[in-house]
Amino acid sequence: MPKTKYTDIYRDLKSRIEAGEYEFQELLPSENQLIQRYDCSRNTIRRAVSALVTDGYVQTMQGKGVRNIFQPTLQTSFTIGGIESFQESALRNCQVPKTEVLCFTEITADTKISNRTGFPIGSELYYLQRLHYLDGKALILNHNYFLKHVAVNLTREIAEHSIYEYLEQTLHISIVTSKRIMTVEKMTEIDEKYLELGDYNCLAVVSSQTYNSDGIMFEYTQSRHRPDYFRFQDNATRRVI
Amino acid sequence: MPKTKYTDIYRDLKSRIEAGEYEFQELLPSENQLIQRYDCSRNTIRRAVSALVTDGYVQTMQGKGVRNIFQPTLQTSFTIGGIESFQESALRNCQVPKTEVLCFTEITADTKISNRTGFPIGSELYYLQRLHYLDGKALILNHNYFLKHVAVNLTREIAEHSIYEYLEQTLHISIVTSKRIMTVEKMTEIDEKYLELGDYNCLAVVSSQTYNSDGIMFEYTQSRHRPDYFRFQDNATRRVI
DNA sequence: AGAATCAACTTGTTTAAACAAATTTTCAAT
DNA sequence: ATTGAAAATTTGTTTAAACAAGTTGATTCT
Repeated sequence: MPKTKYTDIYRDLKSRIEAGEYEFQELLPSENQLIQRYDCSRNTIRRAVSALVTDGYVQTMQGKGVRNIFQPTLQTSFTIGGIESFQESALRNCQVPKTEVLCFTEITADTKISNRTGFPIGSELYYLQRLHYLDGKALILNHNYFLKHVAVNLTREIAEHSIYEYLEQTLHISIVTSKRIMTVEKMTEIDEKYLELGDYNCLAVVSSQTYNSDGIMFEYTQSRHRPDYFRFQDNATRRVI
Repeated sequence: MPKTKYTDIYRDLKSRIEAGEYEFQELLPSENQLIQRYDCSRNTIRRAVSALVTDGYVQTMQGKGVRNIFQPTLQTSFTIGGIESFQESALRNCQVPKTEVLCFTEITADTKISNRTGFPIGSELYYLQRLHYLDGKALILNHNYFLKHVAVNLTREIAEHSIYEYLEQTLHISIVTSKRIMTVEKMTEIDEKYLELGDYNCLAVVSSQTYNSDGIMFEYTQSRHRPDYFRFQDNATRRVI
């Protein structure tokens, strides 16, 4: 779905970098050269390049040019930044995913749940527990809370496959923003029961609130990761405060 | 240092949001209104707003407007995304920082170090171990590797205070990009010795490669965090791949 | 009353142009 | 050969304008 010009250019440049067309530390063609190559305005080029900057692929230097700082060995990991479903990231890494639904219920948010999730008291919710396998190993235990009036008619069968696919392709909900917090927590009995933790006594926990395109938070999820398989990549840039 | 117009606008809008000028879920003034308020072009407004989007403060909706999704309780944490020194984040959260230098040496990268850090074999490096205290508690054990010919004349005294302040204000090195990987690792003897881990047997580990404005990776750092005080915030947006 | 249409908003994309700021190259003078 | 100034080239900021696309509200028609 190449809808916009700058996305096309972004993708083309990205794949060229990944293919090794430019050496590590080599400068990319200048903006003027790229304008000619892609037959577009300078703004469009700059927009594509700035997306590569936030990906950590390149670095711009005023007066000098745009330097390739992509290193293939580092970039291949389970998670790279953005919002991605378990299915998507598994497939991207050519792994075999499986999901087991441990629990599927409907609840109403009380004070305790409201404090934990951020949903208002009295919200009607789906609550699920799901176990995610990769190549046969149980890696992630998920606690999902969905607003019932947004994720309408969610079923156990859908939850076994891909909830995100259902939300996006059937309900046409577009997911936009997700606020995440990563912490390390002691294991619980339920963690111990389902995840093979070996002699680790804690897990990597990612709590996230997800918003749809109406600006409504419709999902709260706590993902509890087996620590030896957890890996989160990030690209930070020095920004003005 | 308000150098650019869009930074000024960004900061002003941000502080207005933080001050509660707009209700949660309320729409901000439209672009046209903001153009009049700040006497600038539409592009400049859009640039400021898009910075707020990446901060997770607002969400834009085509045809509708820009919605405030800032929640004060969530935003106050030890780390929010960007590149920040220990000193900076401590001060931002009004805490009393202290740094103890456990080890300060000069080394040459062999195969093992090169593989771990990403520096070429033979690189001349400063290697330090530092213990960071907050309000009297030892929270972070840092292993720092700096390229000697970039972080010239680094001393134990500087390392006790703030290396980043030295790099930026004395050497005028501007830090631009940092590639980070977060994992959970078993504790080592040295972790156990310096950090009060209680009955946790693992830590949150953040490994980072930092680049200067010449595109040279000049720092590799492994930060080992006491798990009960580790917290990493992030804002993900669904982006085109 | 209900439906359809249109107008008036909103944000999203793209182009063009001008100037600023930093770096590199060129070239002339010493 | 070295220095130094000027020119050319690079990215960074800002403005202006036009059109696209989505939403809302009013108006009109049935």
